[in-house]
Amino acid sequence: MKEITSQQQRVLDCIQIYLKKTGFPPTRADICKELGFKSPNSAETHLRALEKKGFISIESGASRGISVNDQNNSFGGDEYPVIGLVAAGSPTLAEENIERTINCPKSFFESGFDYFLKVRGLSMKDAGIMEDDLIAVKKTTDVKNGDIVIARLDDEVTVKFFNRKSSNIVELEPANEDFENIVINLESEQLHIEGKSVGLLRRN
Amino acid sequence: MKEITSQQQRVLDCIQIYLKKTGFPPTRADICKELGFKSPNSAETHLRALEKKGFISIESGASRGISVNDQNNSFGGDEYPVIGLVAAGSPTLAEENIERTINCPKSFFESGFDYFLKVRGLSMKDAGIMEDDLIAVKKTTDVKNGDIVIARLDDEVTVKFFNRKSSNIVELEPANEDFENIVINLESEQLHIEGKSVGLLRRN
DNA sequence: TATTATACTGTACATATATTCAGTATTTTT
DNA sequence: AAAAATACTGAATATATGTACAGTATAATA
Repeated sequence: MKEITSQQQRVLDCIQIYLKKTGFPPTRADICKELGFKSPNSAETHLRALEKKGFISIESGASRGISVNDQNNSFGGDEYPVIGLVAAGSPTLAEENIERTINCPKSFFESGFDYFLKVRGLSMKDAGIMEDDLIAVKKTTDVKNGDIVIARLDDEVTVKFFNRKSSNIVELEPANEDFENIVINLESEQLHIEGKSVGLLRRN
Repeated sequence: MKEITSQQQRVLDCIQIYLKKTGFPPTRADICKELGFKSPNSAETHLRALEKKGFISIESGASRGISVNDQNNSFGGDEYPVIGLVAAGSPTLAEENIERTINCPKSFFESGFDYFLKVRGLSMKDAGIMEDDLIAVKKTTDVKNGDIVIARLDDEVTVKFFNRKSSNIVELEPANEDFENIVINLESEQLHIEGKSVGLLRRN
């Protein structure tokens, strides 16, 4: 994605505001009216520049055929998969693991996220994570101590606090006194970090 | 809102699917193509019927000037206010109580909702409700035993389990052993139910 | 220094599109 | 039984709209 100029940003903003207000994209003339241009070609050239840079798509010949590309669209929503905590096997995005999808704005959780994980059990209840809660998971291996991580040990997937004790020792800590810490020696055991929690969704 | 016919529903679905796919509304011809009509007037009459019944709005003269009205738009999002638990006074939608808004699909929580309430304190921690969590609140006085309600006692607003003991006695029960039940005798005390929790949102 | 990108005005035109009119037929409501 | 709503086909048309062409000017890039 190339850099956007300030005028092109104004045009992109104009499109999104118009969309939000009316429900459909503006014409070249509409953009001119909003931004004070006197020639429809002013809008046209900006639109073509925005298209070239990947910010929008233009359906040739179609009136109002402008669509804001997803990664730049802070408004519209997307379908996110809900994945069950499958005891054996990783929580992959394979179709058989997807229970359903949820329509949710891309920017809903601060750092973005990739899928929802449906929680089983109460091992994190003192962290306010209850059975059937949906954790918003961002796929990453970049986790810090204190992060709530989705970890895979052999074929077991679990949600726990992450705590690196030393270069070789990692503890996975539950938030429930009925459960024990899981201590992993990375030299003898495999630990795979699937991602970390960036939020939570519960529906009563 | 009058009743929609099955054909009109097909047209409405067609509009929403087209919108989701392309980012802009269909023309009359597009609808004909999708649904197999042979005359643009078929689409036109359905659109006018949908407009008359309040399901869509049509901008006269504008090409693709169709917008799906909010209450029927299961896709697009809306701005929902986030309200702090103001110790004195009710959690109204008055501007001074709105911390910010969150863009969220209307159908995000099953029974719909009216605003987000930002939680203070840990009195409901065993129900998985932590400090700074956002409770999705539906404004209603129709609550059942076991519901998590937003209640006002004098000028104090609180989130608790609702439990009607008898026709005159209501208990508001915390989910934290460090807190006491609140017993209210409706004959001598005023209890105002602001609404009930229909979901929860947490952002790490 | 030449070239490309940005940022416009202004005119023109083919076509994409909404919209009206004329019909036909079935179902629902009054 | 009459009127209104639904559900279409088919043709015609005014206009809304994308888009090309002709210019001008400045800034950024190679």
